[in-house]
Amino acid sequence: MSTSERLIESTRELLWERGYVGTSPKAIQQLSGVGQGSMYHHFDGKPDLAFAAITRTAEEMRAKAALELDGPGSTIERLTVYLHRERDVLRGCPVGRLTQDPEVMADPTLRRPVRETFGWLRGRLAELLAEGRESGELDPALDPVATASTIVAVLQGGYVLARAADSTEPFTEAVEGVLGLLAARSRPGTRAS
Amino acid sequence: MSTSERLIESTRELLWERGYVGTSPKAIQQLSGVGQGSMYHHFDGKPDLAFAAITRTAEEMRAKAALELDGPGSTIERLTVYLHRERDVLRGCPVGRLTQDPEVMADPTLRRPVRETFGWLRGRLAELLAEGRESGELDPALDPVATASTIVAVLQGGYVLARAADSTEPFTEAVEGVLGLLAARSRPGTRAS
DNA sequence: GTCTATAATCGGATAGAC
DNA sequence: GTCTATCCGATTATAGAC
Repeated sequence: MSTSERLIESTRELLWERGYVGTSPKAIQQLSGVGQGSMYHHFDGKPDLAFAAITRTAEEMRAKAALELDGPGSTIERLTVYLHRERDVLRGCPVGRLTQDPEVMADPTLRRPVRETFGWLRGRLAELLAEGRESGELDPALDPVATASTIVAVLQGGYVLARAADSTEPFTEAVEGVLGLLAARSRPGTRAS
Repeated sequence: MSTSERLIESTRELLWERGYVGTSPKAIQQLSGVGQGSMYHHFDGKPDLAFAAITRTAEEMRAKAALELDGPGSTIERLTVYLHRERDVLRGCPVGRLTQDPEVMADPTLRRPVRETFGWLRGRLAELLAEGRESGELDPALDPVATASTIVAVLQGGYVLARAADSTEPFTEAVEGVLGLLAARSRPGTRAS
């Protein structure tokens, strides 16, 4: 792996674990094994490096979700695949955690990938739910846009509860809970071709 | 307000806005108008002061929720009152945000109020949902424990989405979405005496 | 490209005078 | 109780040699 790669990957790890405010250039150098001078040769400084790391993390998150939500099966089946994906629950969401970082939120450049990722995700889920409603799989009274935000919120909030409890249990409960509520508004016989 | 009070209140503000890692003793002194020596006279240091602040914030959150969830009305009505309470959405949850702070999570003393608050809240909501099921208001197939975690997660995740979007809209959507899903599993005619 | 030296400021406190 | 002085390490770099 190149020096630049090692720096970005180490920064991603540290941002996930400690956030932007809690991550120092020195820590990045130590984790990556890259020296001071070398780091400042490849990147302008902490914000520049963080931008590279955040962008990559956001793209990865989006790509994974897209794969599952574009996959085969009915709306409920795809949602179930998405919600049941194995996650590093106790570490939380590497993108969602950045919303708690005042310096990330204050910098439009660092903030943009965060905003765009959740904007895209809510939109994509709303589309999927709307399709399910059209096809007759879901109750016509269900609001696709609101429900999409609910689903993303359940995941993001599930991480919070899991970290608070130091247990994956509340995350799992929250996911099963929303799937249970959705199931009651679907006609199981309906399947996407 | 006493010196001690001013220190605690300033710490609460800063913890809410910047988290534990992002809050320095100097910032607390400046916001509270209390001098260095004075601060260290009243509190042992940053962790001690943070403990006082976190404890108070957690108790306040719990007291507010208890009031609404113990209030009058059916299960759905109480949930609606709770979920529709006016909140400082863009600032996020002052307790939930602490789960993202590695130093708070690493210290059992600082962590306990966070863990207990969400533990209590999930339990209280599960009780309320179970009552609604007993009384016939809610579908007998609804899982009170899982649904309770879902509801808390929607709030916590709603904050995340609102901060990401820099708009209260996704929070409102997420709340309306889960209320819509719950409504479909309730018999509106049923009312608590 | 990478290394070491240097530096101004902040973080988180302790000591002792008033 | 409050104030000022002092301290040591961390933060976030820059400069210049190799």
